[in-house]
Amino acid sequence: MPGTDLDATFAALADPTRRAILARLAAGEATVTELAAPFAMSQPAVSKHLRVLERAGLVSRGRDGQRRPCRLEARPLRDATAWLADYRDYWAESYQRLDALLDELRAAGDAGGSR
Amino acid sequence: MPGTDLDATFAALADPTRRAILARLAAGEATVTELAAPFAMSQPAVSKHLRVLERAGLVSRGRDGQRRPCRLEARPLRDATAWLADYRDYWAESYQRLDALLDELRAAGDAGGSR
DNA sequence: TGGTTATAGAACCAGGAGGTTATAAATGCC
DNA sequence: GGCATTTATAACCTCCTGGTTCTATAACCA
Repeated sequence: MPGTDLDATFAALADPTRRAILARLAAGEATVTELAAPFAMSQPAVSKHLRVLERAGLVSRGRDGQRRPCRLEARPLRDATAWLADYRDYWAESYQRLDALLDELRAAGDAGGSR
Repeated sequence: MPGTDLDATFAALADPTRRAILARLAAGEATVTELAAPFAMSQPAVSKHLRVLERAGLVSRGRDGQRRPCRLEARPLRDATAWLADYRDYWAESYQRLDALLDELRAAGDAGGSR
């Protein structure tokens, strides 16, 4: 019931080409051919990647003559980050537990003198 | 050259069953049958999901008799979060731009009295 | 009008993902 | 040893993904 949007977002982020496209777009708008240039793949392949990013809401496109400039949309990235952030507490707790364990071991080591 | 680990992490996170498994594991260790119980799918299907999570480094497993208890490994989640965090600046910038735009509109509205 | 550039679409292909059922392997219980 | 429980493996199916090439659409240029 939750997360069909997260499905699309994480799936879109799972491809290195698409992450590179997003990284490029973080520097500003770009056209399809500009985005396609650095990659060793055909233009339709890049257009497909852009369609995936667009359907995930990560990219939106304008119209400028025959160009279709793409720009980054940050909202889904925020949602994904928010989902991951729910695990921050767990991480913190884990590291706390680890710290506590290390403290115990250190204390035991000092007291018992083993090793 | 970048991101083959991120590939696996984001791909693993792209499935709602696997995200639910991670959410369950954030509450503590669990066996395969415990993890499989809430889902309307076969046990081998859940084992496959666990293998995906394990290969992505998101889950590690111990051995307790015939049980193979699973526990959450937070590191890849941190790495994914770190990647997303690189876009924070962009978001901030975007919202700054949005704020600036809203300010402009508000100022124009106050001055021109439109609406 | 005709030619070039920018992008999308269609058809196709190989491989992987996510599911199934049936079966095997390992461990615990009498 | 014999049986139940837990988990993994194998074989199979269907659908999606990521790529290709070829072609169509649309806008600019002259």
